Amino acid sequence: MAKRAQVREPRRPPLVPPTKQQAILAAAHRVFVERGYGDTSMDAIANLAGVSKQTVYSHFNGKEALFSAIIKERCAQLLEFIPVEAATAAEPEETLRGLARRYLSLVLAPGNIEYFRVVIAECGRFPELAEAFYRAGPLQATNNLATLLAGMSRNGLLSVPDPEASARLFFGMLRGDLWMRRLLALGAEESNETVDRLVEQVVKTFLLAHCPTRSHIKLDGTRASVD
Amino acid sequence: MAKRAQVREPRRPPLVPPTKQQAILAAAHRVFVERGYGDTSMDAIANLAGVSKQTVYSHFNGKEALFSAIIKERCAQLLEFIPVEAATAAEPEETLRGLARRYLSLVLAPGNIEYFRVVIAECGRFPELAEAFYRAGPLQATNNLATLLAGMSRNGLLSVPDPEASARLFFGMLRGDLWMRRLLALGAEESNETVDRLVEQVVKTFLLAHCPTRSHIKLDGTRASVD
DNA sequence: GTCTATAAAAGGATAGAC
DNA sequence: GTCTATCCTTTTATAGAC
Repeated sequence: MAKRAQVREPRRPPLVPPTKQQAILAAAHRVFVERGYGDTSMDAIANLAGVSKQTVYSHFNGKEALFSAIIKERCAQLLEFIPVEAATAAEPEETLRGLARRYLSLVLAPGNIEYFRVVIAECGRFPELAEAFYRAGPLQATNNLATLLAGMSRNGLLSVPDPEASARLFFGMLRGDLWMRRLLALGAEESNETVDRLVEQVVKTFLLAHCPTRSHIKLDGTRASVD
Repeated sequence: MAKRAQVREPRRPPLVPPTKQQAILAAAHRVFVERGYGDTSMDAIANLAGVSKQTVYSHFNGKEALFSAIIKERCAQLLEFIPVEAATAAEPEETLRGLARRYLSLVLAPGNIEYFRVVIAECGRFPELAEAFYRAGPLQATNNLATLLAGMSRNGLLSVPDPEASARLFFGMLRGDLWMRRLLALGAEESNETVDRLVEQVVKTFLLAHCPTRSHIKLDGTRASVD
């Protein structure tokens, strides 16, 4: 552990001395995601940050620059939190289940839902932010899973002719109706049990479609009958 | 048919005489979905509609009422256009393929993507509109497919223990990554071929998971190994 | 850097004539 | 119902003192 105070602490500032800049960024993040870009005023940000409006302008060039800053900040966070599964050679079922759970808890987290909402809402005004977000979040997750699936396919654990397409299918199934409902702010009251059932259904469906013992059924897009 | 003019038509106004009210609604729809609620001004709507601002206020109580009107209007349209498949007893594969194609063309249509975006953006300010949209669109589609699947399950064509869950899974797979990219306004340049491949992959995956000859594999959420 | 005060513009809503 | 002109609030952004 870190060493304790030697005699006695004279008087400490808050644990993480929040600079004005940090306070502004935090306040901006909250107001932007809660009320949207159009309805957020620089006054509201300054008030919540506990600084004057001019201080906000001395740190950021304007409303657009501030918005851009908070979006890119969260993009960097996403890059760290995207689930990366060790390319384990162990049982695919358990690996996918774990990955599914962590992915769902990530994309359904209220903070990330709000964040997604505002990026969608402003993708017309800030197309480069929408692209940055997609790369840092969904694309990153898809690529990670595709790599994992390709490894499993080489090991003969699964049959995955197109890892990226299969990865997109996996995450698409997981988000599904639940994610859309959250985007619309409709009933976040789903029980953990509901989420668990979804995970099981998705994992089972995915494994059935990529089971190596039934690899004679091609899922590469060409038409083929089921038996 | 309606009876024709008896002698000759004297002089007709445009085929559908656009009333001021219709012009306002059309203009409001366009501006709201293009620029979002917060950045839409009543001036912009009045100008695009070719009327004065006061005329707008004489037809609608204010900005919120106008927004509410155009959202509900589109909800009513959705209710008519949601694909309803005749509860055919024919081959499930072809039925699902057709349904998938029409569902995708509906949810990926640029007008509907814009519409979805603005409903998501304003779900905090207009929660009742988000709910109305969900009922008229996604929920309606899910219920229709669930009914269809339940019928197929009764006929022994498929094994669908939980029709609603399976319907949500089907549409979730279809939307997937493609729909998210469209919501973010990223590259609507996917070829028809890409969409067709997705449809095939989804239909095949869905059928594999609900194949009656493998109904011993339960997909109701309880854990079960694959073979 | 930080604050108070203010400029300059835009937007929602209304008044009153026709 | 429709228009022109106007009110009043909010908002972005800046000036100038400390």
